[in-house]
Amino acid sequence: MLSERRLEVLRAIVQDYVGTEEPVGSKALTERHQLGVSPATVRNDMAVLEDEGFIAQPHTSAGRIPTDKGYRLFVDKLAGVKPLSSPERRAIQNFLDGAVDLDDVVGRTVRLLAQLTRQVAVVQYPSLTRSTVRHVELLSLAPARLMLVLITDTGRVEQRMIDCPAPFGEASLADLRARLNSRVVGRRFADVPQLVRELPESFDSEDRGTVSTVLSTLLETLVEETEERLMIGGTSNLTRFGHDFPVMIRPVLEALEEQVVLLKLLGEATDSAMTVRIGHENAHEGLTSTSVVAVGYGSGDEAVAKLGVVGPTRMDYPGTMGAVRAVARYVGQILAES
Amino acid sequence: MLSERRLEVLRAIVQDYVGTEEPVGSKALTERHQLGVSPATVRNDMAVLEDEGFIAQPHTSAGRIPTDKGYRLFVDKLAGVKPLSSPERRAIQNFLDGAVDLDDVVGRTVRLLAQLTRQVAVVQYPSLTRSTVRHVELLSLAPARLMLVLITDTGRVEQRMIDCPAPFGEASLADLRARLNSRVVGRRFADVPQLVRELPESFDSEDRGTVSTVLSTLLETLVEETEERLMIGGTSNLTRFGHDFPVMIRPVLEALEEQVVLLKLLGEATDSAMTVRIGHENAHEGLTSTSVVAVGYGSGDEAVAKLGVVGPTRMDYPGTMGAVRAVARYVGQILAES
DNA sequence: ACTGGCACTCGGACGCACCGAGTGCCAACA
DNA sequence: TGTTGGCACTCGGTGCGTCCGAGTGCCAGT
Repeated sequence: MLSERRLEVLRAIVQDYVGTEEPVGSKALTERHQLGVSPATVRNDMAVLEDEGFIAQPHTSAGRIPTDKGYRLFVDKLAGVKPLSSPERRAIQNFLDGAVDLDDVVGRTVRLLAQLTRQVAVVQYPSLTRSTVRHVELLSLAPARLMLVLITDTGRVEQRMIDCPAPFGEASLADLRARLNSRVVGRRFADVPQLVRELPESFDSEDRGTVSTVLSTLLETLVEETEERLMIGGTSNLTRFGHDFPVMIRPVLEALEEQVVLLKLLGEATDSAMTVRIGHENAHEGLTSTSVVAVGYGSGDEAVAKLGVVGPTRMDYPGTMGAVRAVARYVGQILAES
Repeated sequence: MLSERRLEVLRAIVQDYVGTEEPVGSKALTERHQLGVSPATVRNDMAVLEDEGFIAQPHTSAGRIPTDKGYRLFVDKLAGVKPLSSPERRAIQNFLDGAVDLDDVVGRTVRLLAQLTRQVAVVQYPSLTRSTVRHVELLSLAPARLMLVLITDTGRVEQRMIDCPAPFGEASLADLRARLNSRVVGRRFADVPQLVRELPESFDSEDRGTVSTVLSTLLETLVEETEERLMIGGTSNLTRFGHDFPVMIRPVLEALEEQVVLLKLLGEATDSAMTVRIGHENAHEGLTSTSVVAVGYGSGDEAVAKLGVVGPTRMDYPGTMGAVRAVARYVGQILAES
């Protein structure tokens, strides 16, 4: 039931407010946009928009600012995704291409995203369970000491020390390594538990204990929620927030330091499409005045992890979404190549 | 030459200022410390301390605050290192003991240190070049694709993808792996370059190119300055700084995001003893109103990396130094055990 | 349905006076 | 010589009253 023009007014308010960070009034609006109507008309429209809950007045005699609901409408109906300029695209590619290993890829991605959006960037490492096994290595470091190394197709490498219940011969080790790999290489980590279930039974009783220990360590490593890692960056961009600092950024910094919170935040994003969570849509209360733009990325069609940015609700949604989408694509490519 | 009592006055000023965050006057000083003299006398002493540059007045009619020089004297002569309480010690041990791999150790250490000192914590990963080789693994992922995995005695694991100039047989691979390990295991990474120099010459000409490629990748991984990694945490503690926020923490957050800056900062610390850099003693200009307390840690007697905290010059030096030292010791133990 | 006009609101900026913590100096004292 | 109490002075912070103007809601007119 909002007329076309009213939507136009809302769009104008969002754009102006994002630009100036100040409440926008009817007069300023008509001056800066070609709405074809007078300030009085705009005032009427604003009154309606306010009734509907899309905008609000911080003070009786001030201009309007968008509410979370207003931003939501803006993102859903009024804004596109702004594609990056081609120099930007080239810069991304150059920057990511130099990466030498997965840590490097993730680190560069975080910095890139933070710089591009001028906001806080969050990048999740490719999930183990959603990746496929490239190789499982077992190294003997001491007679009863093994190191387990898992390598995914996305380049992620996890290692665990294992203390064996009994010494484990070099022959048994080679045997276990070979059998393990023949079963799991190329499979998804999520399927590994089933694939190795009866493996211990085929070993001599003296080795069985060690094999079980190895396998249980392997399975522990794959527990979802635990195996997730992430990297954040660009926190200094928080200082651009508002002038009412401390109270604003303290909870955000605190939330960002809790991996659990961040993982949940990213987890809420749908796998495929880009997800935008605005203000109070975020469950965590430290983040009620921030928005999260996140999207999955992967080496193939399936997402192996997510990345995104956290910024004030008053952000440039089209631009941010464009940057996030573009970076996710390039990272996917890089991973596929490695 | 400052008399004993003047030093006592300085100590009192530092302690009070650190506690209250407010300039301290002569009256308040005599009330809160048993100096045995009247405010008037303290005023005279303060005038001298100010002449000597140890304290300063923010405004003509305000109390005094310590200068960097004042803190320096305090740290060098007046303050000890406050040992942790035994519950604290136990908490540290419990917290660190659950770590499952090196990333986990470093991550927990950062959180621990941040929580203990209520400041920003920085922990460097054990340097490759200063560690010894536990194992070098070469995996064949595709006919002309290898993965190189380096494992240190501190638990650090680095991996690199290698595209070979020519296919590399399984036999040659096993050969190279064996020869490589027999030369370098147990040696310091810093010595590896010499130890592998003439290795390619002992291979068939068809494999020589690949071997060289592997070795040069290995050496690249060991380049100092590049191989250093670190983790930071506790940035939300910055919000406790002062009330003149934005201007204060912006440059600090920016500095913290530049690994180079941080590495240089830690690098300036002496290896063995604890180093305290106060305010302008830090070269980086974003950090001129912060202090850095850092110390080396290692699995043996030798430091393999450094850790420390960054906080306002107005910090609790004895407590901070105590926490940093204690954490460094425990981390060293943990690494030695793994 | 839109527009111009008008009275009203209220937050922010400005000016001013006051208060009090803190200082420096000095004369007196041990 | 070092310490002390007394005293005049400084100056940042706070509270208060005023003023200004952007912005609003409403209404009558087109």
